[in-house]
Amino acid sequence: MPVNPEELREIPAFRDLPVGQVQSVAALMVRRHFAPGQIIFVEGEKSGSLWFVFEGHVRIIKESSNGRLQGLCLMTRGKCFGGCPLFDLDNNPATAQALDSAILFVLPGGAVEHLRQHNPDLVKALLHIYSQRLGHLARVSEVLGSWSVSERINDCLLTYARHPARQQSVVELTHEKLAALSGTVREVVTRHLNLLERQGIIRIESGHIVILNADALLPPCAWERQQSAV
Amino acid sequence: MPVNPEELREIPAFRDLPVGQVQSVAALMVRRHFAPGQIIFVEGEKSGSLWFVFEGHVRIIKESSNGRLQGLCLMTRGKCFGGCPLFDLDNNPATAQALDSAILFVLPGGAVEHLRQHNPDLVKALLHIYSQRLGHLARVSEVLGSWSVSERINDCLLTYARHPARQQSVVELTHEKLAALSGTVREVVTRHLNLLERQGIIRIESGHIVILNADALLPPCAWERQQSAV
DNA sequence: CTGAGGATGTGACTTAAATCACGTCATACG
DNA sequence: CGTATGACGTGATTTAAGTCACATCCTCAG
Repeated sequence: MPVNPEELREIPAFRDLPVGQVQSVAALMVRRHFAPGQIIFVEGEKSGSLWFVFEGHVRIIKESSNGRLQGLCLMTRGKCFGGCPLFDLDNNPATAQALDSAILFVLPGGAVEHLRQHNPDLVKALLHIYSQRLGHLARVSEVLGSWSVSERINDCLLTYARHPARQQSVVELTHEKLAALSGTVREVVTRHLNLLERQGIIRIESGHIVILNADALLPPCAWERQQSAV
Repeated sequence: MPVNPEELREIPAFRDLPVGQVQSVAALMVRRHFAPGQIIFVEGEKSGSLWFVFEGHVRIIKESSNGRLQGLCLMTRGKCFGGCPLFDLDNNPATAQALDSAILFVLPGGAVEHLRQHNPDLVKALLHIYSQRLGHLARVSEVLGSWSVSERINDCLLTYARHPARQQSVVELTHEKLAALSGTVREVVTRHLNLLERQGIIRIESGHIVILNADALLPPCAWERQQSAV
């Protein structure tokens, strides 16, 4: 299933590229659909393709020996993931899973290598993407290393909030998923959310959480938001 | 102070490059010395230079609001760090500090940009370095997210061991520094090391730790070693 | 309407690990 | 020599957060 160049332009990495180049990239890509819960690639695989989210949500996770899994990142429309094994890295360092019905554009590993040699602009885009990921993962490392669980949950709420109307943020994740993303367990999330509600910082409604006072969720240090990983 | 092309070839990233290219890169580099404890760059700075360790040790750390600092990585001879802000990332995501008297080769940000456009082979080397870092940071995220403190200390012992003679591994770090690298506090390191000694897994001597049974330190899941970050 | 299954609430308990508050032991240095 | 000074050892205490065990509620298919 081919990828339409007009659609491809909706991905930020390709927005500023000349039309001709976008077309040549689109010709190398494949459109793929994933069902909710479906695994896109698993940690340890060698697949070096680059994936772009056109519709839906994809989460990047690592699961460890003890069975617990740690969410690294949630990818939304326009984000890019994968591609780590492209340049001699042995294999994918994490697993990617579709959270809902998702449409992804795939740029196969071979095509990336081809573009690398023939298209310097794209290389810059690629380096940009990798740099962003490094920043994000460095941040994750800090968050995991020295923030408390409550701070991590707050951070997740802010990071994964959607903004349907102005002045209105809602989070549409189950407690279970929030727990996975913030590296804790469901019960702790439940308790902390209830605490936040009693403090008037959020409102819990059926199936979603409304953020009333985003500033109160901010960690001690102010942070520039950034998004992207693995 | 210029960099000698012969010396530059000792850095793995440049080992496989044609002599001519190594020379042109060496011409763009600067040799710099750092004293023990000296800061090379701090988190938040915009400097986009690439740093290569020629001699000595450099640690990459993040320090967070509560004052605790989390070591991400220890860079040894031949490793490369820095360069994150090169491609539109706002600033360095972590701090770099020389641990001992160190000699580094610097490739200024402008030179990297110049090489990117004129030298596709170097771009591949760059992407390789970035990929490695992504893998490493993803691993750090897992370690911090779902390993116990004892496992993290064990991991540090293995990661930062030196091998002066065959069949002999020693770690020359104070408990304090081990604590920083494994994201805990000194007392916990002390207790855990004593426990390991009682189990005959290590021997503690004045100023260093001898690893007697490396296998016993391995975490539940076997791991390929890799080294590099930010 | 009704039962099943998922998502959520909550109390009681356990535990890893941080914190506090010391004491000890080197080595360094006037 | 004595005495600083930093590195190390260790008990007692506290606390955050994970675990267990249920109760409750919502929603949706049949």
